[in-house]
Amino acid sequence: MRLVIAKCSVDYAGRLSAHLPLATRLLVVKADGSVMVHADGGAYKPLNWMNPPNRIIESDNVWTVTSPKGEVLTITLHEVISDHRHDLGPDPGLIKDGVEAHLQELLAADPSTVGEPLLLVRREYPTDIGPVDLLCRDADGRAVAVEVKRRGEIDGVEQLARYLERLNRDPALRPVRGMFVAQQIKAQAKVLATDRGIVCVEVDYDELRGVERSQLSLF
Amino acid sequence: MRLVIAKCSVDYAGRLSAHLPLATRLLVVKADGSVMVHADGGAYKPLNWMNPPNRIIESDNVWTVTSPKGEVLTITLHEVISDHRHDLGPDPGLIKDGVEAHLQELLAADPSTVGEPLLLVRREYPTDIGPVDLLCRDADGRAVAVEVKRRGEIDGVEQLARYLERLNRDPALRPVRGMFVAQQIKAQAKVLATDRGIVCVEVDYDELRGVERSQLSLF
DNA sequence: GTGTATATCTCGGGG
DNA sequence: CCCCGAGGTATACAC
Repeated sequence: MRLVIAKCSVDYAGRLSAHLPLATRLLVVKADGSVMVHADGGAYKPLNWMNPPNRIIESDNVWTVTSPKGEVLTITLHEVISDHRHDLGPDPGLIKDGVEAHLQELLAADPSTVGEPLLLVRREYPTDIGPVDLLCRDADGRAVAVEVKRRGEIDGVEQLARYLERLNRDPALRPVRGMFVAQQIKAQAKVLATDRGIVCVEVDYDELRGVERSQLSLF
Repeated sequence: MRLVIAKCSVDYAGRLSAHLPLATRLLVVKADGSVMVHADGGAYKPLNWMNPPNRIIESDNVWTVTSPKGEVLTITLHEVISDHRHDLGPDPGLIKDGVEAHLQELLAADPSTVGEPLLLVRREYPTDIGPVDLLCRDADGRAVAVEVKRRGEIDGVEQLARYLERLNRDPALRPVRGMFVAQQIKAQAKVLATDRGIVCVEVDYDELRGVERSQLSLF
């Protein structure tokens, strides 16, 4: 990664045309050829940029960055204040622990929030094709497999159906009901779920979180 | 602007939760309080970031960045390789040319460039579900709703169709024709538009601008 | 503020 | 390669 602080003007011609008048800015050149031009404000979006891959030609205080798609970024350097290079090495990447996981936690803490009395048997209940989000027992003691999604779509229903097929092979569990829980469930997913005897439940995440909070505040 | 190269791990908690394992990265703190965490690749989007305004607390190799909305970014520094500050001063900002607004301006100035004589009634003609880019009258005095896009895709056709449905409820306008204008219109969009009786027109922005210039040069 | 539309959207997945 | 959908989308602008 190369970091340059420089007084420069910039021109971009590609998906549109854009011009940056002379000013002091941060130029970043990444290992993969990405180029960014940042001002000292305005959130994370650069003023100008070029996505990789690029060819970068540096000559006579002018950088010419061209992409295979025909985009051209021209940076004219009027004064270089700082110019440093660093070898950062590879990045392990981002681990997102999104709303689905949190939703699963909240439901595990109180499965009955789906609208009927349920008792949690186990979270991430294992099958040989993967873990079911929640395995519960209903008021009659029958097993209920719960699949939790942030957005309920067809593949989520398919996933739950696969688990149900497996779980129903276990005499100790059979018959197992399926319940598909999400903040929003798409119409097609509802149709498919209903067709397979799976109950759909839409839950409000914020409301659920609110309920948890108010329950906590009782103690 | 502060530029730090550091071996660090990062946690974000806010609209979702995210974690970055230990690695060497670029940290940028802008004058307005923006914070970015960049790897040495992957275009302009940071691995993590915080939009301004923020409160930044630095203590004991841990940066805690909090926003008024309750988001928290925690950067744990394990080794600081470089730490520099620069005063960039204000930025004059980007001058763009070729976005939809410009295309709309050019067409508003001379609607007949779409290929048939049109008279502009109003730009951004309001409906209760949003504004139509251009409302015109044709040679026969009939209303024509024009939707302008840089790239014509299906959702643009849908948008115009929604407007047309609304506009056709107005006895003073009915019947309203639809015209979909873009620099490039995708095949599927053309099919959908034709199916709905919407005329597609592809215009060359540079040519349009050239025409405008040549017309100006007559005076 | 809410809502709507745009963006050099970016980013990832599937065909 | 394109098409499609989601995003911590962000951003601008009208009502």
